[in-house]
Amino acid sequence: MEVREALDILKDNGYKFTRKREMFLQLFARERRYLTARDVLEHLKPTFSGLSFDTIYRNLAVFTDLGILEETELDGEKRFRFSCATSGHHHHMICLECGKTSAIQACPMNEIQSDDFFITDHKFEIYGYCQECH
Amino acid sequence: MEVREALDILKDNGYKFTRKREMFLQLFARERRYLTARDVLEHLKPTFSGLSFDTIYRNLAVFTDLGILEETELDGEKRFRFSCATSGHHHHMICLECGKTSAIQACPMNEIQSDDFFITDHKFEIYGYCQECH
DNA sequence: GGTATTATAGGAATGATTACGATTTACCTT
DNA sequence: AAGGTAAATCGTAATCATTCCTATAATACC
Repeated sequence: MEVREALDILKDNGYKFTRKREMFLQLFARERRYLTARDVLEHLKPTFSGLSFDTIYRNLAVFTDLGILEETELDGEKRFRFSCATSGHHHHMICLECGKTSAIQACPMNEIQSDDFFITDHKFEIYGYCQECH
Repeated sequence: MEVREALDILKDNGYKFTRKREMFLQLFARERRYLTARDVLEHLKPTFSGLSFDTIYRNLAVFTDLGILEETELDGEKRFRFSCATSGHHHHMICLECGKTSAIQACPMNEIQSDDFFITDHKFEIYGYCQECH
């Protein structure tokens, strides 16, 4: 995912262009790792002094709905990252220190079948520390 | 895991026996599914009118530390269930309606290897609805 | 440029969880 | 069985992430 592409998706879906949204996307494009709402606030506070959580959460939700961001929940906090170039279904190895990820193509669901459960979703994540944080 | 066994573990680790702890364990033994702290409160409120969240969370943490309960986090809430008879490493299919589970023996980590991440943990869960809730 | 609609700020409300001081209880010793 | 000590509990306040609300501001379309 690129900033330009994300902005086009926003426009195509009738959302307005704002400098905040552009900066949000540039932040995610630059960082390419999982960030919390607080991370976003702290990165953008210098630029937008009055930035509110409402704005951050609302935009994170919009971006996630549009497939621009991927979301996960870890340690009681939602975390977001720019959708991987790796299009298609995949999973992540996640650094617990910095949020950096490594994509995993293999999906364990390929070998799963169930008679007694109607399956709607699944989660497979590997946690640890990346080379820099280890 | 059985209530008797759990109480022995408590005793062996120097924790005191209380009727609340016994009732907590009986509740989990009876339900055999994932419960939230609120679920526990509501189930035990009739018996212990003044039961506080502090007591619930503290005991859930103790039980989890001792391996009596298994813990997961779903939808922004911690959930706990009696440790499966299925001893050894396993994963779960979880009913999003009632918390009932079905154990999965296969672990996707068997086929994973990583050079650039120091792996400490992983999570694999399948979500859906059980026969009764579907 | 004018107008309708969406976005945002700021702060209040919510929901889960944790922290804390005071009181009660379990368990060990005698 | 009584007493002392440490742990457990209650009741409530604090915390943290997230959502909700209302007035104001900015964007996009005509």
